[in-house]
Amino acid sequence: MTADPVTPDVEFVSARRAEIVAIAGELFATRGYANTTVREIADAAGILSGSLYHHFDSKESMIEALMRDFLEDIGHQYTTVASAGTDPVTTLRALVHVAFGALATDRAAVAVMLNEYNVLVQYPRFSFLRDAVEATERLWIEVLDAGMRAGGLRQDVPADAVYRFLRDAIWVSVRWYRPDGPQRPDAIADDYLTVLLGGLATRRPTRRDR
Amino acid sequence: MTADPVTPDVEFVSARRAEIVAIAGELFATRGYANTTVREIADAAGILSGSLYHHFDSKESMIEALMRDFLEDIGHQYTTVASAGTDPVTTLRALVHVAFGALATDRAAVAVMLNEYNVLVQYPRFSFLRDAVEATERLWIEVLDAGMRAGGLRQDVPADAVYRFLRDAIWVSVRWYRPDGPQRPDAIADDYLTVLLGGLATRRPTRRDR
DNA sequence: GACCAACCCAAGCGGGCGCTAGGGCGCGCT
DNA sequence: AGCGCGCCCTAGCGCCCGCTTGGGTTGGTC
Repeated sequence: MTADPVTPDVEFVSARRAEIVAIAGELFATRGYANTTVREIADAAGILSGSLYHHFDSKESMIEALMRDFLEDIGHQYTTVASAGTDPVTTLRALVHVAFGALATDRAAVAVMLNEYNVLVQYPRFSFLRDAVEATERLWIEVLDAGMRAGGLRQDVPADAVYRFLRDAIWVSVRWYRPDGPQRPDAIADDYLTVLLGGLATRRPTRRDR
Repeated sequence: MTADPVTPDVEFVSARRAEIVAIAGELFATRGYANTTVREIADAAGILSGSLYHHFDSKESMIEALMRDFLEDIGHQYTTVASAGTDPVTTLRALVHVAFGALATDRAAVAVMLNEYNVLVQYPRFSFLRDAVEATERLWIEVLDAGMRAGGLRQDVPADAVYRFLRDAIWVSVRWYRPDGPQRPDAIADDYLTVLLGGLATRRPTRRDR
């Protein structure tokens, strides 16, 4: 992807291109990136496969555009929440709600990120995925650490282990989340936070667990 | 796959075949099923691609063998644990330990199951994956329900939602689990259970936990 | 009304894919 | 000694993949 000399940062693209990115994203999410052919994408967009290359220079550019847009969007939301100055537990709750909210607004992108990350990140072109993931990790762990220091969160499990636990369970829920299902993302987030913060047991285990 | 008329149930295969299944599984796990070519598998096995077809009739047969072996193995472990007659919370803890234990013994199969399930299950040939998943789901939920009835587990969050949280966070940990890392699977399972059962929040100042 | 840029089509190229056909080699058995 | 069989090789087929090339059509602009 060559940089645009006129608008080097803000990457303006046509509405049609954004449309195709969304269409391709849906296909990538359901049948996987490698299993999706450019002809299938073109079919879904109502054009021929060759015409895709008026908008993109390669199939990789499509998934790259999908990932960049998504990561930029959710990155902004995270930093907004984290810099709100609320107490750590409140901030954590807000972060969880942002993450589950992405299930509704960017379902395809979340699924693709979850399914293809490990493969894509092996190629230099997609190293920006790792950058975004690591930045997110630092942001969450900082909140968790603050919560542990302030006393709102337990301190006997390392913050990075808790973070992985959180992240995994949230993102993987894209596998069973249905936009037309009974539960709104916020309701799922609340259920999740109930178990996460309160614990599954009715009372704290009296015997030592380890 | 044609059934063997002599041993219709117990599917005996050569040691070489099992070896190749393991090799292919490692490749499927790291770079994805669709991104792995039969030539790469053959290379890793030290033979030529055509020679693979002495052992398998297709590339699909390889991943099918990998999945069948794994699901059969862990299915046995689950039913053994569930029918041990222990109290629900103890049974739940044992189930979690079995699942994390699979990270060490069948890392590749777990990763492939996690990454390729959604795509594979769309084809009739791999409907056995759905069967196994649903059977596992019933088994876990039964334990959770028993725990809720007995009073050991909280009842204000539906069992199936709790199960999904559990399952997802456990299996996805294959993404960051490293067999040569500092933590053994049992230690990870204990950390996990601590957060899961006890909750992340500090409730009524825990004087005896410090 | 000439022009341009944005889109799209028609046709197909080169390459890598999964898979096949037929033959060679060595080990264990009788 | 002779044979069968498990295992692998040599050589390559046919298909579908991502992508290219050159040209046609349309709507907005001056």
